[in-house]
Amino acid sequence: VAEVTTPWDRAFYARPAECVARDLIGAVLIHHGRPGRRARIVETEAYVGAHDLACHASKGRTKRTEVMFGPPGHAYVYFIYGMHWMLNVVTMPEGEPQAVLIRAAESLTDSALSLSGPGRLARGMGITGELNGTDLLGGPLTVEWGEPPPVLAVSPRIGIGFSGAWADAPLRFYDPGSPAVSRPPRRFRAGAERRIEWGTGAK
DNA sequence: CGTCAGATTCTCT
DNA sequence: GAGAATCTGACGC
Repeated sequence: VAEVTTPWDRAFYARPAECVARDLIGAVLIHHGRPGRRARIVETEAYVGAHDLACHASKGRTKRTEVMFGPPGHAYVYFIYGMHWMLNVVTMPEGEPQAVLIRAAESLTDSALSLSGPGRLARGMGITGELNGTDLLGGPLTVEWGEPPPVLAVSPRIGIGFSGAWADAPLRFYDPGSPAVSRPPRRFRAGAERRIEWGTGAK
């Protein structure tokens, strides 16, 4: 766990997706184009590069994945299942395709708004493909510092089928105290979860 | 509690 | 033409 002194500059994002995903729990997502859309991030997943079979970049550098190969701190927004937009944060320097999927958040402006699950999060925050490629440092979408939870939970990622050994990699991070966290598949509910106590060094 | 299929369109082969 | 980093509602126990 590296010390981060200035979290939300470009250097914060120029790190491995696993680290950024972990540090984004508790951060505040703001959509400046949609007044009042502010939310606390409570669940993320890391997609760690071309060798990660669950990562879109494993399919190569295409028009769709181009943003992931670009500079860190930009939004990678893609459309899936015919109806859902997914919000990701590009990490690692240019040419190194890694990203963090923002899976769930708690609205700070409308408690009745459910942002549980990546599809609902994008819909609730008003995020669409228009934001693909935009800069998170000064663009319409920004992420600000937020108090991290006292305990962080880690589990395998959701919805990636059997991408070989990658299906079980512990790359999903969430605040176990948040009701907005989406329920993982049954095979993950028992035993697959770990918890990180901040400050104890345990991982 | 659980499983299952349908919605609906984009991307890459 | 297949399959997708999802969500919902229906149905079975």
